[in-house]
Amino acid sequence: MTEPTTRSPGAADDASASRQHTLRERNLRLVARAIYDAAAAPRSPGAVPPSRADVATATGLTRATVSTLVDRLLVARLVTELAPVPAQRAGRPAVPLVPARRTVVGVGLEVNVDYLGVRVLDLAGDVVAERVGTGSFHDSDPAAVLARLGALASDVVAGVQADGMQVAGARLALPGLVDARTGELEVAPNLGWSSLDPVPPLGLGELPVVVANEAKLAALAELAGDVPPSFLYVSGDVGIGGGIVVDGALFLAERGWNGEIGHVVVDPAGPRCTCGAYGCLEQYAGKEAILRAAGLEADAPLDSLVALLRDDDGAAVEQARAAVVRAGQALGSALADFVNLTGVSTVVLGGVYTELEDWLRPEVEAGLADRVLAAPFAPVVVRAAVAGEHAALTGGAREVLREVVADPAAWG
Amino acid sequence: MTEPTTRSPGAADDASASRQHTLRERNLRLVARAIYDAAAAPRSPGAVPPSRADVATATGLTRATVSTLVDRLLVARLVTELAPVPAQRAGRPAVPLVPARRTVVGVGLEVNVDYLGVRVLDLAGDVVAERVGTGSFHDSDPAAVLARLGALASDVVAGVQADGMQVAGARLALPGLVDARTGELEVAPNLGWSSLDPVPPLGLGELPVVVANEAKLAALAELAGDVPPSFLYVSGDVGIGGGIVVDGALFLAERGWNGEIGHVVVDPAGPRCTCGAYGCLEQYAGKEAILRAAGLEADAPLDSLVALLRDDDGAAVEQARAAVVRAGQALGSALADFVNLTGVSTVVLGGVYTELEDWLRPEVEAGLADRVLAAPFAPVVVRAAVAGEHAALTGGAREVLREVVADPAAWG
DNA sequence: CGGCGTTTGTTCTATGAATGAACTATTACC
DNA sequence: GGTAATAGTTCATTCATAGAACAAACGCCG
Repeated sequence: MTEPTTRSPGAADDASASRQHTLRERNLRLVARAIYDAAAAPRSPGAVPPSRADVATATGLTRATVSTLVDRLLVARLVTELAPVPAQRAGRPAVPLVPARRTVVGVGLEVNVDYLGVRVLDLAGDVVAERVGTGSFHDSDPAAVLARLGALASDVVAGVQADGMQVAGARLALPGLVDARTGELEVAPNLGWSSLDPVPPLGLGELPVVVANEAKLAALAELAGDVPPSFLYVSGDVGIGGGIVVDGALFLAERGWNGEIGHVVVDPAGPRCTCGAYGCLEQYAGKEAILRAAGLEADAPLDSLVALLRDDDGAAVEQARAAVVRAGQALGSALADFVNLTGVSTVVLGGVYTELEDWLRPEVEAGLADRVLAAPFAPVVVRAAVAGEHAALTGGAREVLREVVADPAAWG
Repeated sequence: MTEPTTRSPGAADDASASRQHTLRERNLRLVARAIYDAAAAPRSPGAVPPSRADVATATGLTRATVSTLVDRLLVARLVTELAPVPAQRAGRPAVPLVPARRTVVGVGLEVNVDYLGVRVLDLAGDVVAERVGTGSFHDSDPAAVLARLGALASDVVAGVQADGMQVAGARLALPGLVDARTGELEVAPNLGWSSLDPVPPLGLGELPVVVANEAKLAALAELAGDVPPSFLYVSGDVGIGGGIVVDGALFLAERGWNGEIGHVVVDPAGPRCTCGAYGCLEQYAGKEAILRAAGLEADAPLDSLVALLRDDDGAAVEQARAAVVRAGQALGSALADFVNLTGVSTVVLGGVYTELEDWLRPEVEAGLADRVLAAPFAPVVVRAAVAGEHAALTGGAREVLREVVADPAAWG
């Protein structure tokens, strides 16, 4: 098992001897990144993917070197040449280089409280295959649930392999405390799971599976959109998870047990939390807490709350709105602590908060403006997540592929 | 101005083309690190500094390569050969390699509320020169104060240069919000300074000076001791600052405005803070808040509080102890948020907290055990700082030298 | 006390990856 | 169709490392 989920901050200044082939590896990475970054960048209408010559000027390498490196990426099936476009100017037309499609793929897996699923992405970011099953996995049997997910996954994997794609690896997202170094699950309260290695029960054989926290993989899914390189991701559900992304990578100090914003103190005189303490954020802004405060059942669908909020009038509407406002205030207070402590000034609202954004955001922004010390110099930006449903599946698959592209030498 | 204060997480996977000389630089760094790490490691009695051969086996390079690299470090005066010790076994005796003394030095500068100072360290970590002046710089004139510090510094610098040492650079520590990218001071409430570049008024000419937050440099000073590679540093004074150290380097996302634990919410029903919000930690565990709650004047010396706490009996003693207990509880609550959000499981108590450790620690540990979610799996360790007085001076000077050793090619 | 094995450090040739200049390929423009 | 321009390739050169052979300085032991 390699570096799980992301590079740790100190990992890049790697402590091993550099030889000739280290140069190769590093420049190969540089070239791959140049091609992939260009593909990910918001494309202006007339923009065309970079050629070998473009990559050379962008990286500072010579065209000769870039040519040999690109050749390696081509045989590794990480990059594809497009048909030369007849340029509008003199000279031999350039060969555009783009991430390869349907060649190498990454797999995202997830077990959450009310569903499990598999999603396969290719290097271009396209969804190649997907299967999601519903269920109620509260206090479930890990072996049975993981076996079910494994069966789904091996089915999907067999399919894409039959189409000639190579599967680079998989990430399994779980809603709990996952050790970022060992990949062991310490505890997942809402699943009722604890102290287990979830990989063997999947029965996926050779396929390398790395386990990670659901909110953190969901945070990575945002990188596909137009986010700044550093942001805080908050995933609202029954519990409230978080992920810290710094310069495009997850921040995972020690064992990666960070972003636990659900248990930040909002009011020490507040209600008792499942964790034993009093006045945790979860008691104000957790999904069940909001639904109850809105006068709904704790397991009511979120849509029913949204419908209420959208209604024009009535006592029930008032109560629902007040509940969300209260949640927004609590969230603003806790997020202010988060921003003050991490210094990251963009907040992305994920999970149920995405749909509640319209009602939450004013309160959250007010709380941040009041309490974030650096706000006068670097205003905090709050925005809704864009990754869509089951973001952790996308984030996991993306992360597998990011690692491949970050070290093409190890792959090719 | 180079990378200020520390490498940013993404900096090491540097995005420039690798050539032959890149290999040199990287291996040079590797060799330097091997020699310095061995010198910093807790030396068992019989241990002897590493030889070229030792460095070769430690790094994986050949002895031939290590020899040429060590030669460079010798001429750059970063490393010195000791007299060969007659080994107890057969074979040619090894030449021990150690960090050079009194050759290349780093300068730490600081302006704080009641003092300013200069400290010069050499590569072996020895204090080569030091000058500290007292004063009251509350609402002071930046130009005047900085000129005074600059005069002190150029005096000291001239002295060490006259002794043949080369000054690699300086770090200026300030108790305020410093932009880690530009080195501009946004605001230092307790000095009454705002929006200025403090470097020109120093009048230090050629000497490269980088500005940083005081608590963050003080945190780095702890690295000289026996701390784990990652820890949270909390510096208690009138304000409460913090620093996040991950894998031996400061965590500085975006502009480095993190660790502002002084304004974490302890109780929204609490007293109003200078920042405008209610119930910030500073109102419970700030130096002035503690002194007042203990029945002392807000500007009383800390020793008077410690003397009270050490006393046997009496109503004043009770009040003082209660004040510190209350501060410890608030600190425990805020630190629990800090640990839950960053995932770093060691807390170092600096500033006035160092001296109050005996009375604070039980309360802080209780709060952490109660509220830190991962505590059952990774208990939070609380300890007092060891860097001694004016830790930011030491941390700043160390940081200058760390950068030199981290990139010896740029220096030699 | 001098040869022998051992370990350290140096010298020298070979290898491999990037450079830079020359060369080929393919277009637009006149 | 000739010329200029740009893309991509070929090839001799450069340079840092590896690896092997060598020199230096020790302990050991007969």
